[in-house]
Amino acid sequence: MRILQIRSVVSSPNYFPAAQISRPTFNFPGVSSMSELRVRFAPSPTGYLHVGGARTALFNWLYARHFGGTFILRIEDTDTERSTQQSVDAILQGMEWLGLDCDEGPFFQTDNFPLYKQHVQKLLDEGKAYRCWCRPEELEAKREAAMAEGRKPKYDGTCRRRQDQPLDQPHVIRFKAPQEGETAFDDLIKGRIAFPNAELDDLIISRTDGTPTYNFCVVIDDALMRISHVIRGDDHVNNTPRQIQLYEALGYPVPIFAHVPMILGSDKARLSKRHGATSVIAYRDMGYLPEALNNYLVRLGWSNGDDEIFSREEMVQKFDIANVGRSPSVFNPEKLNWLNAHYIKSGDPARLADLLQPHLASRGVTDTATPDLAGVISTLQERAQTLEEMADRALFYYQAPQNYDQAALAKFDKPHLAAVFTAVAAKLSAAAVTTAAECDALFKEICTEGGWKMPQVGQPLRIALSGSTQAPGIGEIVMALGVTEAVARIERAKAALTD
RNA sequence: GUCCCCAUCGUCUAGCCCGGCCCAGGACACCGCCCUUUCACGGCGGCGACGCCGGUUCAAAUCCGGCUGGGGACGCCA
Repeated sequence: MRILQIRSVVSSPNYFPAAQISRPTFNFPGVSSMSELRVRFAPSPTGYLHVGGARTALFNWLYARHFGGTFILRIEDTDTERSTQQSVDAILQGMEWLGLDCDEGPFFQTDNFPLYKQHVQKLLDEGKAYRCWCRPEELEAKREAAMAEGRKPKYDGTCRRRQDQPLDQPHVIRFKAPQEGETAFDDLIKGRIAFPNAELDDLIISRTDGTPTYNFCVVIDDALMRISHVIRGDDHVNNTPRQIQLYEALGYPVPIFAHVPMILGSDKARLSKRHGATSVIAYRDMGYLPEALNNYLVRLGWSNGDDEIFSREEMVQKFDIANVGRSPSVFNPEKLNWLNAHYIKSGDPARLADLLQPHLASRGVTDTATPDLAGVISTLQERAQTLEEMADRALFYYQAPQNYDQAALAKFDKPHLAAVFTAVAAKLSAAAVTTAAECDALFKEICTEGGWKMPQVGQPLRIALSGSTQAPGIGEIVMALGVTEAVARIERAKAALTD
C-alpha cells in the first residue's frame, strides 16, 4: 500500500532517479523495525536552501552514507500559505549542487492529509485529543497576559473538559498532553534533556480548516517512514518532548534524536541575510565549489582531530555524530575562501573550465576555444579564491588589452621598452618553445644578451600581454595564449609606444 | 518573563567522558621573514584562549556548585 506520493516534477532527473520519483516505496505500517538506519532532511518550502539547512542535510546524508542507511527527503509543506513550488525547486537545486542525493523522496506532506486526518480521528476516538473552540484573539490575549505576569504563555485548557460540543462551530483539535511527570530523551549530541510536563500545553494538531499542524505531521511521517534517527537543528529541541508524547499516544516507537547546534553570524546572532549570503545557490553564483562548501560546512560543529581537508569519501568514512560539538558556531567566510582556494588549486582544469564558463559568459566571453580554457585556468589556479575572481583574471586572455598600465610603464623609458619588445618578439617567433619553462629560459637569455635584469624585461612584457602588472608568470601566459598571439600583443604594445 | 541548551585564541576547533604527558595543540585571519620577473603559491616564525567565583583533590581546561554571558523555544509557522 502506497501512502506517500510524489506530486512535483523534480528539476534534475539525473539526481533523483526517475524510478524513485514515480514510484516512491513507502509501506504502512511497518514501523516496528528500527534495525535499519533511516534518516531524513525535512525542509519547509518557504525559501531557498540556506547554509544552516544545507549543513543539517549534509550531516543526515553523511550519517546515512557512513552506515549504509537510507537518506530521505521530505518537503514539509503543510503551511499552504507560505509554501511555494519555487522554493521546492530551489531546495532541490541546492541539494543537487551539493551532491546530497536522496534514496527516497522527495515526499510532500500535502499529499498525506488523509493519513493525518485518520490519526487525528484515532486520537479523538481514544480520548487523547479534544475539540477546542477558543478564538485566536482570546488565546492571544491570554498569552500576553501570562507573559506580562511572568508566566509561561501556555494554553490554559479551557476546552479540555468542556461539556457541550457544538460541532457546527469553528474549532481546532488539541492533543491532550500529560500534565504531570516529565518527558525526557537522550540526545545523541547534547545528552539527556528533560522537560517537566507542566511546561508543555495541549498543542493544536488540527487547525480550524482541518489541516494538520507541523508537530503532528512530523511525528506521523517519521513514524511511518520508519525514521530511526532524527538529526535536525537544535531550534527543535523544545518541540521534541511534545513529539515524544505524540509518539507514545499513537503507539509508535520513538526515534533517536540528535540536535545540531545552530550556525550564527559574526555578531553571534542567528545567521541571517544581513550577515551576507545564506543561500547555497548564492555561493555557487559567487564562484564557490560545492566540495569547498561541503568541506566548510562539515567542519562547522564537527571535527576529526586536527584534520581540515576532507574529500567526500573521507567525510563519509569519518563522519560520526559523536564528534559533533554542542555549542553553536559562527559562520566564517574567510575560512570558506581558504577552502575554496584549496579546491581550485587542486582541481582538474577541465572540470573547472565547465564551472567557470557561466562566470565568463556573464563577462561577455562566450567563445573559450582560443585560447584553450583549461590551459588558461592552469595559469590561474594558484591565484584565485573564487571562480568569480578567476573569471576576472582570465579576461585578458580573451580580450587583448585595450590600454596598458601607464603608471607601471612609466618606470621604463621608451627606447628600453622598444628594445625589449623587439628582442622578445624576434626571439619568440624564431624559437619553437613548447613549455613555460623553455619560455622563461628564453627570457633569461634575452636578459643576458641585452644586459638587462629580469624585472626590466618581465614587467614590460607582462603589461604588453595582459595590460597589467598583476598576472601569471610570463612563460605561462605565452603558452596559454599561444606564441603567435603573444607576439602579436607584443608588437601591438610596441606600436602603441610611438603614439 | 518562563523553560531548554551552550561556554578553550578574533573565528572553526583538539584536549574534557576516563583529572597529572596542556604555563593548552591544529586551522582560518592578521603580522614578520624567506622564495620570487609581478600577483599569487609555498616555507619558516610571531601574535593569540581554558568567561568569573568558590569547592573537591597532592594535582583541574578537564569533576561539582553558583554567577555572568550567549543562543533557542514559548503560533490555528515550520
